[in-house]
Amino acid sequence: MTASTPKGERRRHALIEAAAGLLDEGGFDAVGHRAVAERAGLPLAATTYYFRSLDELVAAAVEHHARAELGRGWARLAELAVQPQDDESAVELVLDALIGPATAGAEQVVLRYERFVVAARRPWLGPVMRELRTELDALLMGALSQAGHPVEADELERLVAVVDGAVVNALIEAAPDPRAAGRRMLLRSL
Amino acid sequence: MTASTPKGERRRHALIEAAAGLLDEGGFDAVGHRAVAERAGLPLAATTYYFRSLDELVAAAVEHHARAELGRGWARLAELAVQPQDDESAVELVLDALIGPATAGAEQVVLRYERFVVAARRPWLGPVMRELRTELDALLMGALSQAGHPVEADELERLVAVVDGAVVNALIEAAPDPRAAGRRMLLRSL
DNA sequence: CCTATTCCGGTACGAATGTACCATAAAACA
DNA sequence: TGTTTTATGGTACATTCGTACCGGAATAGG
Repeated sequence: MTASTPKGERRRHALIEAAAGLLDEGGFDAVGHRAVAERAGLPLAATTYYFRSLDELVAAAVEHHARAELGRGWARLAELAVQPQDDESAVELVLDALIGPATAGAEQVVLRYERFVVAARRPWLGPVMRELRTELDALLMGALSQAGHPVEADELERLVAVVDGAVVNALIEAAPDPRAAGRRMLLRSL
Repeated sequence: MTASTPKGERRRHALIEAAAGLLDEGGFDAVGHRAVAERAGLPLAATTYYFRSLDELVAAAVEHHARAELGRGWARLAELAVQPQDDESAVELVLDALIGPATAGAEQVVLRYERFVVAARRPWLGPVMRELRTELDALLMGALSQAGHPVEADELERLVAVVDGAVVNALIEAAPDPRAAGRRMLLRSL
């Protein structure tokens, strides 16, 4: 199950990365034993050797995927050390953190909300999801502070809700532009 | 494909109702040919006879399920002809319309958001989803008017976003109470 | 009443899935 | 070096799935 040797740990990690990639590109349904193994360049049996079940692999992939995105969020924040202190910039930073940068694919936006839905039905994803939300909140507070618009926890919760609601509702548009929807609603709520 | 005889129409409708029930109880993944047929008390082949594909059946089920819920919403509104004119009542009416009455199961709440996610990946669900949203908006405006708190379209959009965001974020709680989350955020935003 | 079209339903096929098995290879330890 | 875990990977199994097939029943049109 959990690898002990360095090589084993490398293989295990390769599987998680492959699964995270599939998750990012095709959602939860795209993560299967065979697809993960092929993407990682490993035999099928490796997936069952390092993970008790597919659920365990998926959980690891969710965590890895989210943490990687969090890392990129902090990195972007560090790059923009000198940040314009207006609301428009704050809005963009919040959108970047919540649904990814404007350059990211549409799948990533969908995935954020698929995670909530899936976690609601598979309780064992709850702990990792709550932990990730805590870290995301920290990133958001950092971003807002850096843009000269610091907020309390309550206010942050409200802003997150506004963006998530606007974005999720925008997903069914004929020509979806969830980022624009989130931006518009956020600017109205600041 | 589409039934012509009265009996055929009845069977076709039975399939849609069965599919809608499965959708309500287990989400999109629960809707399969065999499950629908068994629930409707019809042979497996009936599902492929009346529907070109499973996607077509699912789309019909989504529409039926949502319209039934809309109907119940209007009915509840009609029953409460004399409605207390305070904000608390308005909030409860909005919650009833958006995520179903307090007595409804948790699955129905999850389903509302799963529909957005699924529609984002399956474009042919877009038209019906947008149509249903228009009707839901009408119900919401009616409810708010009846509670003595009429709103413009823009304001309604904001309120819907606030509730949806709060609810979807509440889905990952250890002891989820999405209705309470929506209520709290909505009261703060009125 | 006869024929032609529609309806019906049991069955089967091919693909994909998660997971178990097991013989071999490598490595850890004695 | 010998032995005992651990790692590896090819293969197979049991299910489940969407959908196609096709003989027979029902019904409609003449």
